Amino acid sequence: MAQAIRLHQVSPLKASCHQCSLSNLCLPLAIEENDLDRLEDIVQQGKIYNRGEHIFDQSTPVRSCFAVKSGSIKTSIITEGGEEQVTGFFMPGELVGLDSMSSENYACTAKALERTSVCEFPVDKLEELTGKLPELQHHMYHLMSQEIQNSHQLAMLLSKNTAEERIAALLLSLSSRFRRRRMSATNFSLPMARNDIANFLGLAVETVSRVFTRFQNQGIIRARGREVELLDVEALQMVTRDFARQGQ
Amino acid sequence: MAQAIRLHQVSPLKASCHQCSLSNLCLPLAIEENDLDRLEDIVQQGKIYNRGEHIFDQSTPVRSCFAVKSGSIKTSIITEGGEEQVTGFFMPGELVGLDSMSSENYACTAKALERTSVCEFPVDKLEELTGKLPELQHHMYHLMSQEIQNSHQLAMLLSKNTAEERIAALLLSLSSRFRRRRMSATNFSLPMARNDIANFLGLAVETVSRVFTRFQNQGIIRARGREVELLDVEALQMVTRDFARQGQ
DNA sequence: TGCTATACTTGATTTAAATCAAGGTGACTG
DNA sequence: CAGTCACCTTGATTTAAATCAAGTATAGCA
Repeated sequence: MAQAIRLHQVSPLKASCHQCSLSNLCLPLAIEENDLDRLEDIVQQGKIYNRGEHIFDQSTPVRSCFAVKSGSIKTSIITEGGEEQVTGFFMPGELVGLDSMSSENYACTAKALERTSVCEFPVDKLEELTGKLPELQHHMYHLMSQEIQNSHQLAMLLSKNTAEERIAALLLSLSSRFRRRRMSATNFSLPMARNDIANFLGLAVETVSRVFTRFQNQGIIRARGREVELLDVEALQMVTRDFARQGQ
Repeated sequence: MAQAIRLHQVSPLKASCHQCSLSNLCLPLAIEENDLDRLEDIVQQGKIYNRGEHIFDQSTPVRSCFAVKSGSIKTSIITEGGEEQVTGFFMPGELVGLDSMSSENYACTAKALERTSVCEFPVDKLEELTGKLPELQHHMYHLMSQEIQNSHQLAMLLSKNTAEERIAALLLSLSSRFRRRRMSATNFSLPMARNDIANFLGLAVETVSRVFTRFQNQGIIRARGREVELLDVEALQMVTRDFARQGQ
């Protein structure tokens, strides 16, 4: 439904992983300088999606996985009943579609949260290449296992933690991902709506809103709309850890 | 703490994937008959663990992943505070440890729920082999992506579904996994305690117990301790609504 | 520029499941 | 074979977050 004006080159340009500023976060980080050409050979670079456009759709044939170059993406699964579950947010340098690797159809839908550019890796070519470059294969396994761990972490959050703990954890996760990219870890703009946060964390929007105000009143964060400033990171970490202690 | 009497051969026997009754569920299913020897070369077969013994421990160096041969395994992550989150149950033919593939340390602890025998695949050897056998590599990617999907399904269950829906979904998942093994899909013995079910599904034990009795009173199941009989599978599917398919 | 839709916030009430509390069942053990 | 322990069930009460119900801001657009 949001497949309208998709901007991209008619013949996609060969990517230039060599010059990419994300080469220390993305797939190139696993590859020797002189093997990088082989990755460039299979990448299609620079497709740009507008806010709300779909990068791929659940239940359509898998062709590629995608690295975020700029912007951000949310993935979600839709049930038969039309209910949505947000399964992840992806920022520059991160790989989207690992849950569909080597599957027939995409397991989720990926949607641009803002104007977003991606690099596309055709799965068949990627598999072929990882068969030849053991370090790349190793890295793929690593990324996929990380993805499983992330998802287990989310399950843990959902089943054991309070609304405040979940939101604190999300803010800290975003913070550290901004830091990885050498951006401010305390002062950033949320790429997603409250609604998406709520859905992702298994909460009602109202609850998310309330927790944001509560954190603000406690002087832990400052938030106006999507602009967020973490005023007291330690306090946020305390919020997420307080829970861990209840166990004993 | 449960590392006591571990029974295994001093020099592990070479596995016989050729003769294994699970070869159509386990890794061999992705391999040509004449390449099967190469898998057998790297497998260490037949370690047996007693109920409660650990197959591997969270935060210890990753050596191998494991296929369940008989019995069953639960995996869980433990927080700093000692709180446990059960992340999965594994039955014969299923692969344990994918969340730790190509990581430094195990991301979870794997524990035998009953007397359980496993086949061990050293990760380095497995990586080497998948580099040579494209179908095996493909299958590994597939299994890992399935694992991500399963975990997303779990997250969905935890964040959107009621206690009844979660338990119905688990029962149906177990049912279909028994069927895959050509065992009764309606009459089986739960390998795990109510406590583990509760933990896995993000519920209190009391709630699990209550739902079991409720289902029983409604004539949907019959349960005596761990013995379960599904009397009305359709009703169970109705309970789960959109959430029908879990496991594989 | 105002209009509409979407996003966000706040308050009151309800509810599903947790927690608290107690007892039952069965299995292994000294 | 009684005793202990781990596991399971049932009932009463509490609670965190959902839902219901208005609002207010904000952005996009004609």
